[in-house]
Amino acid sequence: MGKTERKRKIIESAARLFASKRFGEVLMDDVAREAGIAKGTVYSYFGDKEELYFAVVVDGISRLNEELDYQGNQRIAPEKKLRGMIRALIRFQTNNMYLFKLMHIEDSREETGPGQHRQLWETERVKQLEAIETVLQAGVEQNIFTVHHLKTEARILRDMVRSVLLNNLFSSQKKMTNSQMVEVIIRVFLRGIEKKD
Amino acid sequence: MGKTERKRKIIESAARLFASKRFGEVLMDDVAREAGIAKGTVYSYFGDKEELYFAVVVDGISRLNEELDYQGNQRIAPEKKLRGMIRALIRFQTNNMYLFKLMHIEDSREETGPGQHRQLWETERVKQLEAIETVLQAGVEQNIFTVHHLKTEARILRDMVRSVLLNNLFSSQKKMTNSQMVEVIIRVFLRGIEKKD
DNA sequence: AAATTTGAACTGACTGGTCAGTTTAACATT
DNA sequence: AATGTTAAACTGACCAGTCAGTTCAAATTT
Repeated sequence: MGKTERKRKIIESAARLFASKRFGEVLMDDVAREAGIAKGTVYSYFGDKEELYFAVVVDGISRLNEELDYQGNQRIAPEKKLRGMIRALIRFQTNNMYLFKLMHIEDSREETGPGQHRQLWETERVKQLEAIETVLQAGVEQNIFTVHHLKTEARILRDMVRSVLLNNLFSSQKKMTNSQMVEVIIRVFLRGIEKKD
Repeated sequence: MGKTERKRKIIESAARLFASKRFGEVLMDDVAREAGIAKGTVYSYFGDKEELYFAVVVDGISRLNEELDYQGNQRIAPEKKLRGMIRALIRFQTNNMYLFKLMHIEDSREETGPGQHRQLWETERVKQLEAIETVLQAGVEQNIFTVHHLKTEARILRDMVRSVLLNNLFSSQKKMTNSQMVEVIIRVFLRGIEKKD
């Protein structure tokens, strides 16, 4: 087994565990067992538990950001691009439920301040929002969107995806398909709920 | 010092601590010191750390829900009611920043399943969304709103408040006032960002 | 009204279990 | 043969929860 391959395995096991239990409840012994290797080996890849934790979080958001950038670089109309990005966000988070939870827990802990590892996480989070901002800005320039607080609206959109996903995941209602979720988000974000005549 | 008074003191100290550190990093000794009492006394009010933790979380959301219900029971037009509720949400969370963080961390952990203490939290969360749903529903009946997935849209609104608050709290932009935040949320939620001619 | 008792609330030093991280000697892979 | 991995044992810091003892105000006795 290659080094990179093994590192992945550790990150994936840790991701699943960290998403389902509190930091303090996840044992390094569990991570090792889950990954099918010895505890000592984990420590030859990651300096300590904290480092592993942030490796997991940053790995997740980085991969998501790649998807987002890909969608953002299509040469299509802003509205279509937006739809593509929303679809990408939903698809990724559906396929990586544990990362999804984990990333948003860390999101709630949001702190400015030089938390060593937290720095990388910050950077990736900013990148993510910039990808969305760029599309919104393009829409404004093409006279299609009206935006008053670019950063605020970008964040609203990103968090709306989380909102709908969580709602769908835990509600007793019958589940929506990914496409339905995309459409709800697009509808509310672009047109709102006010009745037009 | 009365029993109730002291219990409040403990909850408040614990709230501040739990909001700023991970569960495992908050020591019962800290809680006690912060509350100005001995550790043993904490244990005469709360059975264990977990119980204290959920007491904090449930206390927070309950108080918020009271505010929300109050706004929801005004006899005014749905849009005004919505504005009032958003203002209440923002006001409360601004005045209780630590609770704000804490409540949303627990939100990310969302799990169905009989987690003993988590039950109460569930109940309060449902109540909160119902308060919003009721207003939206009223708007639909008065032919003012168009709603396709009541629960989804209610949740979108609730989370939009969180989104804007966090954005405002941590962005390098110049801060928005509470009123400005209310207006952004109302605008996006009711009318969306699509340009009208 | 002084002296004594009671009990509930409180204190904080102590303990026992837990777990991150280390070490080691034998084993495997390259 | 050299570098990486394993399993298992080990260490020591750490902290939730306990409990023997203290405090104190109110109740009871003298």
